Amino acid sequence: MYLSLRGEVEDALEAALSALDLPTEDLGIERPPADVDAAVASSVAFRLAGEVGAPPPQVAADIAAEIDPAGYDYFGAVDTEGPYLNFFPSDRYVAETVERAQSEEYGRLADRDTSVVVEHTSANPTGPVHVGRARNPIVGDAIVRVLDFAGYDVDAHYYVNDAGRQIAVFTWAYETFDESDLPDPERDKPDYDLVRYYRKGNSFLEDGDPQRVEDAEAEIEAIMQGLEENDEETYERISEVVDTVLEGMTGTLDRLPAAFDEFVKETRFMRNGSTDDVIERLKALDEAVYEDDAWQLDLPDIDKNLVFLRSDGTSLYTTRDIAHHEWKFENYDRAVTVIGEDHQLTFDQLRETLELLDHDTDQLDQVFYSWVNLPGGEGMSTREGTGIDLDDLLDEAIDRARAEVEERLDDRIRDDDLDEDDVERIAHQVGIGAVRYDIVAKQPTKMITFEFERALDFEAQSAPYVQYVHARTCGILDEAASDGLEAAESVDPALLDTDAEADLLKTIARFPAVVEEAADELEPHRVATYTRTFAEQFNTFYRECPVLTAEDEETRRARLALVAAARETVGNALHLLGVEAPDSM
RNA sequence: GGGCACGUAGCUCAGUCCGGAUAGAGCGUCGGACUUCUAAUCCGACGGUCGUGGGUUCGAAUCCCACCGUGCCCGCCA
Repeated sequence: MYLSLRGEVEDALEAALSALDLPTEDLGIERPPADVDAAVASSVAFRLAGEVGAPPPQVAADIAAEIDPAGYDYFGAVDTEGPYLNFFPSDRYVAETVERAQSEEYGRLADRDTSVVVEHTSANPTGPVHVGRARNPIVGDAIVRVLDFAGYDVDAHYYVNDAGRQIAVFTWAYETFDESDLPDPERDKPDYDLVRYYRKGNSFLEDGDPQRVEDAEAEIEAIMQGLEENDEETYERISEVVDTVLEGMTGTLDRLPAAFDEFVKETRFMRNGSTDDVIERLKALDEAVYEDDAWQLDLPDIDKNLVFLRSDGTSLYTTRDIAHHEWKFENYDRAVTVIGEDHQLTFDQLRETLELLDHDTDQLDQVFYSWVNLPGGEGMSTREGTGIDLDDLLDEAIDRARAEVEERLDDRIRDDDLDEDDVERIAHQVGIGAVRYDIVAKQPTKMITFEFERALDFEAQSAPYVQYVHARTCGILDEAASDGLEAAESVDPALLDTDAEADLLKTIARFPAVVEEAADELEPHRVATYTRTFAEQFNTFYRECPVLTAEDEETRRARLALVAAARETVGNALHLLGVEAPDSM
């Protein structure tokens, strides 16, 4: 709706400028400030003032006089305020917004007939997911949801690094050490169980008996070679470790939830010969050099050479990732990767190499996020066992949310008799929602220092703040239903003409445009920003416009329709963020 | 040293891509509002050299240049 309105305004403005013989390449279309009623504005008069030889307000007035709102569906009127042109929607725009927004699918954009693979998380299967890694599944899952809602055909992939040296180390450690030498696992979960071997192995390699370390290195090397030669027995050995740890990790990710359509293993591209094929093609490139017994690529725009074949004849992570990406390009129209900023250089190398192999890398996008640190600047490491496990954070979040619900139980006005299941449901929705929202609401490139208190603040600008709005809409609609009051099917805009109603309506109408922008820019945090504005608008409406006790039935039914529209809008917006929308709380 | 990212109120962040209306929120502090469709709410006050300095422009938090600070990377690891 908003998108249609904006399109109509652009057409009308362009027509007016043409009629006045003025240039139309920059229409200066913008969103007016919150205290201006207009839905769309233009600052084009500034730009044309010099050309016309008149002050901007005069130019604006002349342009406005030339615009004819007749013949447009959603654009209803134009006005000026100083140098600015302000465009107002038609009654039909208002009526259709309320009508359409009551649909469960409100905000979903038309099918684009374009397939996208979103690769996210892809954490090495070496141990429990910690908070430092949590940004990836939370942002990644939101991107998947946003792209899907924006009309793309989306698959979510977790790329499993099951061929690297760390897996060889892990496999050796798992087969070497005895459980009796290990500390008790922190949780009864396979990832917590096995990570003990990994940590033990790494510390042994660091400061164990030199002779035994040398033997271990030989064993690790043998595992690497076995993988490179596609030795079936070696593959089974590492798979036991990888699959077991991964099962534990996905158990944690499911709690968010972050769902994947496919777990794509790195070894797949070794076993099917595509990595060898990539190596042969890379060797044939003009940029290929053989230095220090290893094959490398001297990339034109990157200082650092990319080694793609070790001197011992084994491939590297990036080599396999090239084969992986060629596979993505064969199967999807676009590929998006959510990846830590520490992989920036590698990703640039990957992109350039794919270009050298004649791929169109415009179809490849990446979203970088910066690391989450602990207060004091300490990083989180699976190998060293530092950091906060995501399971612990989620448990803590749910516990705090439960305590909060129980505390509020006593002074509840609403007598809807929350039972124990409700308390548990709300604790989960609010607790996990707060964690997700805290992370997804921020631009991924910003650094985050993780603090429990801040992440689990249930006050304003948090998930519960927005969730509460959804619960309120549900409360009103339930109440209305039990009173036998139904939302109006079509709404006379004159019934919704207070500032609070108009602002809420304007915000509801904008939702599809927010979805589009978030999808285009791969920035789900825009949806979070939107939900905050939305919640503020709704709360103002809630305070100023009684629905069930409105003066006449017509107004009651019109406002009820607005509430129904608000519920779908905020419900869908929360869904895009992967935050649950409680019916009561 | 080089590359990338970040720097907006005491704190946490929107706004930056695509320059325009007095730079917006929340937390904290202070003061108010529950006989009302849910107070996880709302209203008000206080609080800002938009890192610094130049430049472009009618107009710069936004674009360009330099510098400062912080993080990440610069491995035949992933």
